Amino acid sequence: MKYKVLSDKIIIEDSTDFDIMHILECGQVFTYTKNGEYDYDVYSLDNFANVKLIDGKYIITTQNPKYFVNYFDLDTDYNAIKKDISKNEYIKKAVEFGHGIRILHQSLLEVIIGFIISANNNILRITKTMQKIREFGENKGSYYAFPTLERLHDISVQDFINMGAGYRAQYLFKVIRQLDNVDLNETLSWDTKTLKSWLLSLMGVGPKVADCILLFGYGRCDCFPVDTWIEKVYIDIFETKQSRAKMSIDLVNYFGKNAGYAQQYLFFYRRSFVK
DNA sequence: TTCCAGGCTATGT
DNA sequence: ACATAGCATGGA
Repeated sequence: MKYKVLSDKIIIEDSTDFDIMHILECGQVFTYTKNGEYDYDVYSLDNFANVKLIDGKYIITTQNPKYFVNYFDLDTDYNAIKKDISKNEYIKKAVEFGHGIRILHQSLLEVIIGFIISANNNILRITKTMQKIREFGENKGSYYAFPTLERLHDISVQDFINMGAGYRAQYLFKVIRQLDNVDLNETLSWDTKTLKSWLLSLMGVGPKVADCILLFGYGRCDCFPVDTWIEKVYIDIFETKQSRAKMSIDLVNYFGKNAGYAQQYLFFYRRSFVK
């Protein structure tokens, strides 16, 4: 995709494969705030960007443009991916509907924390809880950095409850301490199978959350998280219901190495049916 | 009031 | 290896 990088901004002129509403509201990320129509603040670790659509062009304003070129996955060819996953009419409609989706390159720590909170929860409250956790991080002036692992240790179970984490508060408290035993940078090179079994050993991480961490935190695009919405998609396509484990395997086999991208288009599409 | 939200842990068979 | 109760919380 074509874009320009300046010292304090990125400019995207062709926005057919970039729609900030699609990108942020398709359920992959919980660390943003909406200021208005096509005007969002985005947070990632200690970085911040404002994304605004002006006269058909996206202006991404940030102190660290290089970071957000990678974050927004601007160098990946989504046209090729869309062709690859277009296996039937259903997914074609989903791709058309969410044409501006891109899978973000998020920070692993935020993905792990965010998706533990996501279990049996709704996106609005997940986002609110993540915002409150962020306020424990370093004050960068106009915003807060996400807390480092060290700082996360200062948050009590009661604090997490007060942030609306509910019964997941104790999971967060325990996971933060489990993460002391590994170097997250080292896990980046692990194969997917090894990673998944390690992730499943973390408190509050089951098969679905593990798949989300693999897809959104590690960029393992041959993973297919199955939640309540994807269950509906599976029934729509295959006209039968299976265990979530089998549905995930079937969907990876069906969509192939880019199944994770298909998952995002399908999730965003199916969720739009209601409301 | 009941159901549901990007499910998981614990505890049974 | 699979089935199910219980779980915090707020909006529909």
